[in-house]
Amino acid sequence: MSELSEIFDAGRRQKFRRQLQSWYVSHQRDLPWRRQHDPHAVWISEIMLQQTVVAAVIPYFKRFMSRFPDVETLAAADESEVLQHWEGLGYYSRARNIHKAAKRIAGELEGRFPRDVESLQKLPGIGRYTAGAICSFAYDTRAPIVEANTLRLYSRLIGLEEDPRSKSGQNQLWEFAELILPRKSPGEFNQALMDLGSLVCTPQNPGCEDCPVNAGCEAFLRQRQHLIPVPKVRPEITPLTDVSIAVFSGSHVMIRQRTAGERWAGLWDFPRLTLEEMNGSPHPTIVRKKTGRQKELFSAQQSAGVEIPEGLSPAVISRLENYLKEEAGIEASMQQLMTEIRHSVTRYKIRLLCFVAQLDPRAAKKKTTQLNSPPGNSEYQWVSVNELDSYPLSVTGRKFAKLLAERM
DNA sequence: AAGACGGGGTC
DNA sequence: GACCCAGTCTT
Repeated sequence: MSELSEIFDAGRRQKFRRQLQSWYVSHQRDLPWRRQHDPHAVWISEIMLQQTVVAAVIPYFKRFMSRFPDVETLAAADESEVLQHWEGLGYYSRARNIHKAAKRIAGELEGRFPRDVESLQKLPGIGRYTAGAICSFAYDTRAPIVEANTLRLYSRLIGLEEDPRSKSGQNQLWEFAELILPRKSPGEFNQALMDLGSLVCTPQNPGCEDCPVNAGCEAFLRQRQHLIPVPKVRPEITPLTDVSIAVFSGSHVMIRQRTAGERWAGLWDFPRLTLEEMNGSPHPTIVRKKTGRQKELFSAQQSAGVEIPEGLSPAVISRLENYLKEEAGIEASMQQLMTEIRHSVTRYKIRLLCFVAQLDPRAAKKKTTQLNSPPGNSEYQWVSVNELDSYPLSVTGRKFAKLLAERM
């Protein structure tokens, strides 16, 4: 453990800091919110940046900050509105955590934003990195950080051959992160480290020749920069076929709010189910006995120019109608396949079949009374297609909703 | 179309 | 320590 401080002795650390500083003055990037010393702004931006790149985050950050300029405003808002401002960024538990944490700061902590790493880490959604980022960027305290860019940079600097995500690897990286941090302007120094990591010490083909600190880099000295750090093992991708159904009753469509514990908790969605988990096995047997209404369904699909997916048999159609009956308690007829959306998330490759169905006329009469019932009365709600704009939906839900709006 | 990539939570 | 989270960008 103490070897690190011997290899990177005081002299080597000083030299490293000088080299990094002189590089940084000419390569500084403009991330204004990190220099404003506003913990709220630093916090929100750091959480947003966990999921995507700076350019994609900026419009979201601006919108979020103008609506929720401080913790009190955020804490006072409805979760649904917070989710709305997060729509499209994905990984919505982060938005829910931000809201929970804001409520705790405004409530239990009486509006006092925590100022140290330990207290910050007690808040939901704030781990060691985010706590360190808030402390060093907003308060300019000497808090170390390790995230994707610095993980790669530090691993190479110390020549870490073992998995940087393991317990032992993490310990060494955090130890180094603290060791290298100067007393003076640690926030700016952390920023410089992250920038060096993302601009020079890149995952593929790192710019070692132009690196300001290559003389002090163990990986470069041993020409091991292409082997360090060892890549993360990615889980196997599971192909899925999902179905999403827009059930219409006149001009209204049925949606429900996803409940806590479900994925997309708090967001709204059309009835949705997983049709099959393929796991490399072939599609189920194709049954094409076309009779009565089902025959019409197939011809409607063909005239709409959408290819009938394999496995979409009359049996599947019945299964979807049964699903609507059991889950939503409605009698509806599948009408047409509107589109197929392909998307990949986490460890799934999903093919989402988007169907339009029609509430049965007889059932529709019975349902009319419920159309105007206040939200919360039932799990499902009927809304006009235009009203969908004011409900937070997942990315795929929004794509489907947009298509429905165009078709109207 | 395939591959790369994130930080935190949970069990 | 393993697994999950239900997205986007680059190649």
